Amino acid sequence: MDSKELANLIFPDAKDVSYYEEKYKARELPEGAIVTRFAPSPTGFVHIGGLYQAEIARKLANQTNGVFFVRIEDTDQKREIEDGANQIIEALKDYDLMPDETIIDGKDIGEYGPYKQSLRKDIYQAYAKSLIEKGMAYPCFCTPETLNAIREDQEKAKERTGYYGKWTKCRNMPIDMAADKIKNGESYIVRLKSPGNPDKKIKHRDVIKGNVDMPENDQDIVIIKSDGLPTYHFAHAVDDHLMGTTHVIRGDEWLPSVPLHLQLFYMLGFKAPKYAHIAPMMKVDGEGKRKLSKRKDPEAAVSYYTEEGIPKQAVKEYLMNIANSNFEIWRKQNPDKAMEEFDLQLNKMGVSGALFDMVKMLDVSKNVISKFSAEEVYNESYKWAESYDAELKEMLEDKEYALKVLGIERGNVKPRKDIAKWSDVKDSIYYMYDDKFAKTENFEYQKINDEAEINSIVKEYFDKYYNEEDDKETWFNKMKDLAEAFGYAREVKEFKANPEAYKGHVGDISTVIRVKVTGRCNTPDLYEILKILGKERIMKRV
RNA sequence: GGCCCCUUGGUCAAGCGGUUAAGACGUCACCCUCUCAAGGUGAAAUCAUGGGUUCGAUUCCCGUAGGGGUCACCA
Repeated sequence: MDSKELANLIFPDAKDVSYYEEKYKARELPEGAIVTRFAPSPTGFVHIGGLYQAEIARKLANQTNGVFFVRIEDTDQKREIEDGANQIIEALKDYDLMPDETIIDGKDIGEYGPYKQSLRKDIYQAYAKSLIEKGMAYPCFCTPETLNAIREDQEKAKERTGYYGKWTKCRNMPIDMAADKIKNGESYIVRLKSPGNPDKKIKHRDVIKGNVDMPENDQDIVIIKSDGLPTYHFAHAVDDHLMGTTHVIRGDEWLPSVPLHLQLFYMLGFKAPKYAHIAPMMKVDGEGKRKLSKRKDPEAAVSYYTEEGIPKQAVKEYLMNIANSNFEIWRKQNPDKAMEEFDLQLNKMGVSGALFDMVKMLDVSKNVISKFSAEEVYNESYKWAESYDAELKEMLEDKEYALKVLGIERGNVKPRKDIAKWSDVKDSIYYMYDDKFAKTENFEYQKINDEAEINSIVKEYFDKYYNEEDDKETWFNKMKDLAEAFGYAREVKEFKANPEAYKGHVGDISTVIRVKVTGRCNTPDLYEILKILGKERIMKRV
């Protein structure tokens, strides 16, 4: 028996690879177009790092008139959860990162599908078969026990662990013996017959990491598992070749397997793509730092930002900032341009992992929200409240009123920047609602604390000074008049210049009114607040 | 442990042989201001370490230390 017959024995039904080479034609794209992809496992968890990669991939494809596709990597069926794939697509859609090609509800969109690896079994097997025919791959009958035994021997001998060279048991098995075992129904997997020499180095130029020299791969890694599905490595080579990927953008935990992947591409006769290995986002952990962890860090989940009410634009801008720190400078110079106009460059990305900075994320978010109109703030916070805060939702039901409240100091040249996330909204507006205000306890006055003084200031103000019709200037002049009448300076400056002459200044007086009416000593513009509340409601509060 | 990568203020970072070592977040101070959020001005704060190379090293080379990643029939 020869290797061709062995291949036929193992994969009797597999087509010749020429079938697939013919079926999936090279893409016709403009010069320089980047074809890239996001290739998640359908585990039902979308990691912020995944969103980061997808954002970068989507942007690069956009910038070059290329293609961005999503391929579901479900070759490990133990980890798959139901509907996991759709959840990922949903998340991408939420963030305006829809792929040009993918699979949705089991339906392929695009010409290079299926976009789900478990549906491509026949393709992988065809290529595995071709490798076996050429003597570049072989069946391996080693059990987990013998693999463990090999490992122990290697550790004892202080040698590299793995299935390679002299440690292999099945690599040089006579073809007839292998065929007999298969015919006897022994279980097996398919391994690559690696031609690599670890004493030689391969040169790899990573788009992000730069030049990296690594020893050649000599591990006879498994390419087809006992369930007939490929391992990641093999699927990666086959899929990214057939799907015409030009740039593989992935986490840098893959960097060590580049020699293997290059070898695979070479052995299969494929042109290797360019690789861009992205540094992970880190988090402080005790003394050191580590990757943001799905298990330990709530902020690792994309859903966290939705729950907190951080707008998607903010999350994307923060991420873009980590990707290219000059984005920040660009944003400052182009405050009103869409992110899409920024030119992202892979080679400007940092090579080592950055600490994820939630404080900075919120600062970005605060600025993003400050550019929203009252209408947008209303819509977004209402949408958020529908899912996460019934009380806020109820408050916002009266849209006309809510728009007035949310519109305070908004839309002008120096907009208010006190909301970083939708979950902040309730706390910043509750006192504009009578039933919420009624529950306010602990009115904290600042400088003026004497109850009699407070009461007479309030009474005097609303009896003799306050007039709903006043414009802002008149209104404030009256506040000054009131201050003067009680022995407080009309201007803060006057007071500071001559503190002995006054009990305080106009700010102290207005604070009394502010606290009395809102229950808080810090609020946005008092004039606007009074105007929105209206005299009738104000009088009920004082 | 082997292999690979990394190391500029508290954080993100610019820098690419000669700079007062940008900028942003955070912190602090002051200014503005009816309070707050902003905004303005300013301050403190960084080249891990030891050797080279060089007239000159944050920048180039080597060592050390520290950090990270990876070594599956998981991706």
